[in-house]
Amino acid sequence: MELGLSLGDATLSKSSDGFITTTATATSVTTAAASTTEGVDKSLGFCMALGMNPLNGTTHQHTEKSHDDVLEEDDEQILKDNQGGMIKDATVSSQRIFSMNPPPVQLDLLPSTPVPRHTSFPWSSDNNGSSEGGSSGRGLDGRRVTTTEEATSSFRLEFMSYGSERGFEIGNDTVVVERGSSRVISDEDEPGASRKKLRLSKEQSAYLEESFKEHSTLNPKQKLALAKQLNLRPRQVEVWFQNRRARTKLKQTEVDFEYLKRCCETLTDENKRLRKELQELRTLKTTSYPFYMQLPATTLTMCPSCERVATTSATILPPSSTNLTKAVEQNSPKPTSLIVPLSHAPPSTNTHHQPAAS
DNA sequence: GCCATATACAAAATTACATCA
DNA sequence: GGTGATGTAATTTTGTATATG
Repeated sequence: MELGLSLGDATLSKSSDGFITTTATATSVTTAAASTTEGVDKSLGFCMALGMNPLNGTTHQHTEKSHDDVLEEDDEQILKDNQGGMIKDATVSSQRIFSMNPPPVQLDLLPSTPVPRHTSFPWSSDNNGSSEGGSSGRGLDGRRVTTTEEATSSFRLEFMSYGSERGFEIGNDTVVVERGSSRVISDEDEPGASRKKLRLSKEQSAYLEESFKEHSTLNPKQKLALAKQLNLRPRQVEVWFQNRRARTKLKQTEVDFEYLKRCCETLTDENKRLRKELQELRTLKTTSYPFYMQLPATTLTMCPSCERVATTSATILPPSSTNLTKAVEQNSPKPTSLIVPLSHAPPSTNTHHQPAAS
């Protein structure tokens, strides 16, 4: 059985039994019970769409490109801003009121622990100029969630600690902020450490998650804004989004695999059932009408003009190669034609009857 | 218009580190 | 405290699209 699988953008919803069904634009996946057999009614196969969550936008949203030099300048500017103005930014952003859009997501890949929901991002409603994917009008929709004082405090504390330290790469001096603390490690402190790994704080991760729900990809402006907002380097934001997309795809692949597995199991069961049914029919035929097996099979046809039944004899095929058998063997639930052995059928090839003279 | 080159970006694969049981 | 499994930040490789000369 061949399976064509396409993981394109799709607007998906879950059916009641948990299967993913397509509702719109997905590049459909045709499995192919239907396509393996010529002449088999294709409507009897099944189609499904296995789509990546579009996440409210297109996969490629790069509306602008910026040169490396520009990025470098922006990075430096962000570093300056981070060092100086992050406390204010963080405080303000954490106190924003965010709204939630119902995400068209078939997979909830968000952390299981509740996090403050933010949907107002630097590129979002408050500065809509670069907003993409229809984020306008998202500000107040009645489902807004006010961040808790605890979250606000934690957020502010996090940024205060970040902001009070120079926790970023400046020239060759790379400094790393450890998770949940304001401790700073620099390359000069540990010359042997080529790659220290930063663990993002919960707040940072939550914010990135929310922004990912807005845009699964970032244009340079959004990246810079997010980096500034979270006191991260733009490169870190970029990497996070890359990894996040990879995780989403991996999870989706797992879901797709399970779905296809179930489909395969269903088809296998159906195949078994049909084979058994065929065997029973053969047995019945052999025991009841053994004589028929000696005669050529005949196809019944109805003459449209005279409405008389005509017969077309055919060489009887071995059981394993009859159309019915073929259909069953190829998982087709419907044979293309049925050859019926008729004992009384004359060996005629006449398919049309002249009207009786009288 | 066609071609070569440079640039930017994303996906995929991989590495390496941090955390946890 | 040592260890393997796991999650994930970061890096490398590769392919594609676009701009430019």
